[in-house]
Amino acid sequence: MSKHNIRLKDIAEELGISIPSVSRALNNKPDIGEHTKKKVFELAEKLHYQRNQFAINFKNQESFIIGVIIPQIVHHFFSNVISGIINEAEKMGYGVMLYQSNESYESELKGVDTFQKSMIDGLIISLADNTFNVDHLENLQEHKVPVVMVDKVNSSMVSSKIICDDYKGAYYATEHLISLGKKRIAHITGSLEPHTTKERFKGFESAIRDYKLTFYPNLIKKCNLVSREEGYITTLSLLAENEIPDAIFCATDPTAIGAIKAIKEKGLRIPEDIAVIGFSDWKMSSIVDPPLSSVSQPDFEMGKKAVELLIKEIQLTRDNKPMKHETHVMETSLVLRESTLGKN
Amino acid sequence: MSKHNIRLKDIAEELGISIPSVSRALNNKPDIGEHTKKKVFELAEKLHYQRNQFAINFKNQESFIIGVIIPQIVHHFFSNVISGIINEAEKMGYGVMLYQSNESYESELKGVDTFQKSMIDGLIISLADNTFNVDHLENLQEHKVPVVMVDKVNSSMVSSKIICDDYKGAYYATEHLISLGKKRIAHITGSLEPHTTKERFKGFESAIRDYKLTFYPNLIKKCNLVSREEGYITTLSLLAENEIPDAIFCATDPTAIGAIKAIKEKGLRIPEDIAVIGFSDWKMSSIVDPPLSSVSQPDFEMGKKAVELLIKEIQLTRDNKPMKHETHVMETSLVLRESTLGKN
DNA sequence: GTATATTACGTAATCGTTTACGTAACAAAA
DNA sequence: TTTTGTTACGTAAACGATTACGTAATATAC
Repeated sequence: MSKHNIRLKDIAEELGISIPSVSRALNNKPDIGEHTKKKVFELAEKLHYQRNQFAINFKNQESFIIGVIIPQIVHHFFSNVISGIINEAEKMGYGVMLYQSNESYESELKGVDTFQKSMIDGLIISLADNTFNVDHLENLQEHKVPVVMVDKVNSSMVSSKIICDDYKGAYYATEHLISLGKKRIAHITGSLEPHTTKERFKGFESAIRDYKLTFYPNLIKKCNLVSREEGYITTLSLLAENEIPDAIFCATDPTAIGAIKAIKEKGLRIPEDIAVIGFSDWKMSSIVDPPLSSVSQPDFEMGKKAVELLIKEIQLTRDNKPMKHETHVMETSLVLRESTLGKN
Repeated sequence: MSKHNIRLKDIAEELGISIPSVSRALNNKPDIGEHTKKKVFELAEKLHYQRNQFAINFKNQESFIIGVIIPQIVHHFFSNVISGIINEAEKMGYGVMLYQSNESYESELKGVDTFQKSMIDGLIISLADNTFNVDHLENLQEHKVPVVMVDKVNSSMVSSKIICDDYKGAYYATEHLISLGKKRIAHITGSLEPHTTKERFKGFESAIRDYKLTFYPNLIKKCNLVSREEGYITTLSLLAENEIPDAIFCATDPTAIGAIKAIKEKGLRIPEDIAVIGFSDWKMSSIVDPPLSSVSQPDFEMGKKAVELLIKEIQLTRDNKPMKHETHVMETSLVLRESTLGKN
């Protein structure tokens, strides 16, 4: 058992050559003789030499680590985004550090702080619902750590962004309900602050207007957590009105699943009496009864694209070149199931 | 815009003192005068001095980063484990790097490699199904990187382990079915290699034996992926036999959900004709129809405990003290719903 | 044969911080 | 007065690798 890890020095001494020569050999630099190089490689192999990455990171002031902050890990959409991020980062030689904000701004600050200690080369973040101030992120940028925002972005911040076309997704979902002959379409929206639910609301509104349907303000309900429970309660309140809707477009799948529960309890048929469509195509959506139609987001791809943009910015930063920010809008797609189509 | 980040040197020069004095002041070391210390703190504040963690990590040869390798992120159990890991690690001042093996041994190797480059201080791993060789992990240990295994562990490896009592959980689940008066209980098991499904099978067997029920070998079915699809197909085959079971204990929730689908399709009643119980209490289990009874695992707690043990080992390693490995067995609990209890 | 280029090294500096060690200045104890 | 101790610093070395620079030895050109 050797007392310390093998260093270049150990190899150099054993071969009677200088440390830089060993370095040059192992790094396949030009200024080194073939004979020496061979001997170095052999000895390095024999001694199980492993580079000390601490020293290299220190020298280059880079870690090859990407930080990722998302609101929750236990979440179908985000866990898929992370999955995409990790796979792509690995291909590019980067490791991924993860942090969840639990939808709390304070927690997000802590995450940034933790990451700064770990010297991340760049950050991918999906904002907490109550994050309005982005000083912590701009501070990172000033310290030459590029930031890419995914899905829940801040429109005023200058950075690359990956979003998906929530507007169009919502438009198509609503259009689909209209195509089924539905006239009184309700919408359960979210807190409207993360850009996402606001866009979904806008898309809904546009479709209603474009198809010359009546817009019923009392059929628009707002939830804060867009959870299953809220969806359930909100739908019950919708069904208690004088004139109930004949379709509901929910801003998230959990809300829609809550809505289904409420509708079934009231003895109404889905989709004959009320059709239901959600957003994000959670895994569980295919197994509820009836299976839920939804708007599918390219979660995995979004993660992948975020890494691409981030690494591009990391490289620009390293080379001291001017920064270019891009905003990528990814397309959604409709996944139609029985909650709108019925049983054939 | 300053050309470089502020260093101790900058502060030292501006105050006309030596670099070590600045270091001593900022680290609240004893050998430093109060007056000097005050001046240093003031200037550091004014210049927005930030420690260069690369240099510190390099000096101390530690990163305060924990590596985590799990088979899949998009998985209810594992994402909760990760969640527990991240929360606890943050409290202890550690960051978390994540990697998913996608249940592939080769991928696991890559993950370990990536992590070694990032100089993790310790590793928490849940093995891929086809990982039989643990040389890569023992190699880490030899390089003084402690390894803690969670849930899917290798019994021959010498390390701390966090598992949950799959045996007892399965025993209780089976006992519950028996208490409902079920006599012909089927079991859908997994690949039997990760210890987990094997233990579940053993627990099932013991309960059957203890309660003097007949053990029907043809009611034991094996799935490799323990997925919804497999659960569905396997159950169909069970229902095609001469004598069908009156209850099914599935090694995972997805399998159980597939089973429910098959049973419903055959026009049989749950739980009157066939009761169904799963394992792990996935979030989706509460929303299927009928809601699925399951064995709940303390996922979040397991992650938390893993971090505790790991950091203990990291500290022992740092102090060159002898290593102590612990195995923690966490208790499961039954979550009973309509798939076994019926509608009251 | 002299000038120039090329090859294959070694020396020294560097990255930012911490720590072991030495010491001047002063105070307290003998 | 001399000795011993304490305080508050400075100097130098160290962590491991890379890189700018210099140069001796050899090869090539004229």
